[in-house]
This record gives sequence, structure tokens and C-alpha cells, in this order.
Amino acid sequence: MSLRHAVLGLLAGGPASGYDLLRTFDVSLANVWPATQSQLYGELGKLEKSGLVTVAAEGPRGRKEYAITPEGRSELHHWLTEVEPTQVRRSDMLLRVFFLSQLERDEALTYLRRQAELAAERHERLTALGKSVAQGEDPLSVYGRIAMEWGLRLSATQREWAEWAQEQLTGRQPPAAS
Amino acid sequence: MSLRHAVLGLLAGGPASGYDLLRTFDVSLANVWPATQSQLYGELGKLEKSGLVTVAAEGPRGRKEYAITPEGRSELHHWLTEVEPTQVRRSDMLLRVFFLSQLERDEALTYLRRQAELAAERHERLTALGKSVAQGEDPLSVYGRIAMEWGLRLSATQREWAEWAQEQLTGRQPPAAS
DNA sequence: GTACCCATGTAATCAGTTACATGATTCC
DNA sequence: GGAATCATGTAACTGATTACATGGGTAC
Repeated sequence: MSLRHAVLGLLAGGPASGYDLLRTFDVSLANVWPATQSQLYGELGKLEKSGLVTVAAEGPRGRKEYAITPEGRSELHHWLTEVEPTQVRRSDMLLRVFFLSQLERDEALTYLRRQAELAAERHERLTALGKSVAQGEDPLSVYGRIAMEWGLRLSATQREWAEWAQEQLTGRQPPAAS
Repeated sequence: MSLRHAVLGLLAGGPASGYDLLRTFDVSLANVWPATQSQLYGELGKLEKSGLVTVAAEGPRGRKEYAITPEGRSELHHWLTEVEPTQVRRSDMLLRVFFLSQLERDEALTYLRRQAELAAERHERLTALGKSVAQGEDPLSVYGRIAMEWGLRLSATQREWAEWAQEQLTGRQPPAAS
């Protein structure tokens, strides 16, 4: 049930239309909580029905600008401070590791090498993204940087782990990365 | 579509009933790919229809023992070696970080402190679990240890990150952990 | 006027969760 | 005989994805 809170969180920063929100989801929330267009419009409808958001204005082309209500803010606050995050589960990357014993050792090594590679690529993409984003001192960029740092640390950890795992299988160092 | 591959992977290690598989899911795959009873029985039915598994034997109480077929093995191999793992997305823990600017600084700090704490607890649970599990040299325990190591590194990373994030907000060290 | 973007909505399908329902066997 | 465990299945619902459908406004 986090999509509704993602929407509330975005609307807490100012009113927006479904279309606006969709772009925000695609750009800034894509790696954390992706949402499709149909899902978004559906959720906005439900949020309005339950009084957590309202249609603040209507524009051209049937545009509806949504704004968060006090009830919406209160629900957001409750979710932020009192609801424990659910543990991230379901990694098909890790699921495969459980079954690597079904492969030849070389195939298993290739798999782990690929995971290190993918993690390194993700790390590079994030680094590039970080450089392109303005580094300010305002609250939003502080928290943006914190979220970004998570991605960096996560991808670094995955790479180190996958390299360590290769060593476990070979008993020696994996080929040095670039 | 990974549940089917999880089932194939387990059956690749030997025939089992839905009930057997369910226990394995609850015990060893719970943190990687949880599955419910109804989901499992449904999937086994579908796998049988598509010829990836067969009912090898029927026992008392309507027990059906499933075995993987050559086609099933081939599908498993394909999934292991040629299908790229999907990126793990959707972390409501991280989603909240994007909206911490809606909270008072103290509330945000409490949130981050709690995330460090949860990560530390998870790390301890895994360490305890690791000690209780036999440490052999057979392929299964090698890969089991590799998967376990991922969990350890992930929780350590989360803890370090959450502590670092607190420092970003305070400009000083967070209180030393136990 | 036509291509592109803005803008919203619905329908079908799939994966996953929770709850309900039933019954056989084994252990004590 | 009663409780625990083995064992399978179905139904209702929620969340998410993909595809379909439509039309207004703007830039050139």
C-alpha cells in the first residue's frame, strides 16, 4: 500500500496533475517505487474518494490539479513515523544463487562475474546522475543525496560481494576490474 | 515469473510434494522468494500442464510427489544462464527517505536511527542462523554461504548508511551503537 | 494541417495474499 | 478418541503490468 503514500508525499510538495506526477515517478522515483500511468490515475481517484487529496483546479484538456488535504498530510505523517518499512524480499538475483549448484562451475562463475559487472555499471550510472544534479543545501537535496548514497553503497556492496563469491569458487583472485 | 523457477530449482535437487516444497520455502527460501501455500499448489499444477514437472508418485493422503522433467531442467538452465536478473526495486524504506523533508529534523533522525537498528538486528539474526547451520564443503553449503554472505553484507551496508545519514543531518557522530 | 505532447481513462491479465474448506494419517 | 500434522485445493481480493482508446492544445 505504498503507492498511495508515494503520491501523498509528492503532493505534499505542491499540487500537481496525474500527468505531472507520472513524470516525477518516471524521473525521480523510478528506482524506488515505479508506477504506471493506469495505476496512478486509479490511485488518485481512490485518494480523492477517501478525502486525502482534492481536485484543486481544472485546466485545459481535462487537466485536474490535485492537492493534498490536511487528512492526507496526517496520513502521510503517520506512514512516515509510525509504520515500519517492510523488508525488501524477492531478489531473483539471489534466488539464482541458491540454484547455482545445478550449473557447471564455469557457468556459475560467469553468472557471478556478470552480477559484479551489472553492479559496477549501476554504480557508474548513479555517479554520473549525481554529478548532473545540482548539489544544494536545501532539505530536498540533502535527502536526495542520502537516497543517492544508498544506491551507491548498495551497488558497491553487490560488486564486492560478487567478486568475493568468485574467489570462494576459485580459491584465487578474480581478474582485476577496470 | 520466478516462482516457477524457484520450484524447478528445488525439484532439480530431488522429487518432492507440494507440502515438502512449502516447508523448504518457509525455511530456506523465505528471505529470498517467499511463497504461500495456495500459490505453490497452483504453480505446481501449471508446471505439470506445461510438462516441466511430472507426478512421479502418489502417496497416502492424496500426496503427489513431483519430479522435474528434462524440459524442466532445460528451462531452469536457460533461466539461470541466459535471463538477466531483474533489478530489485520498490523499497518503501527508501521511499520514505524521499519524503523525510516533510518531517521535523528530529523525526527524520528517529527514522534513520530506527533503520540502523533494524539492520543491526537483521545482521545479528543472520549471524546466529549462520552459526546454527552446518559448515560443510559440499556445493550446496558453498552456495548457501554465498547467499548468507549477501544478507550479512546488505544489512551491514544498511546500518552504515543509516548512521552516515544521521551524521549528514546532525553534522556530528550519532550515539555509539552497542 | 499535421505531428507532437498533454491528459485522462478503461479492460484484461498476472502475481501474490488471506481466508475458507476438507479430509487422511499418525501419535499418544 | 482427540490433537497434531500431513496434504491438497478453491475463492475473493489487492497491487501491478500491458494494451487499448480517446481527444484537446500547441508549435511549426
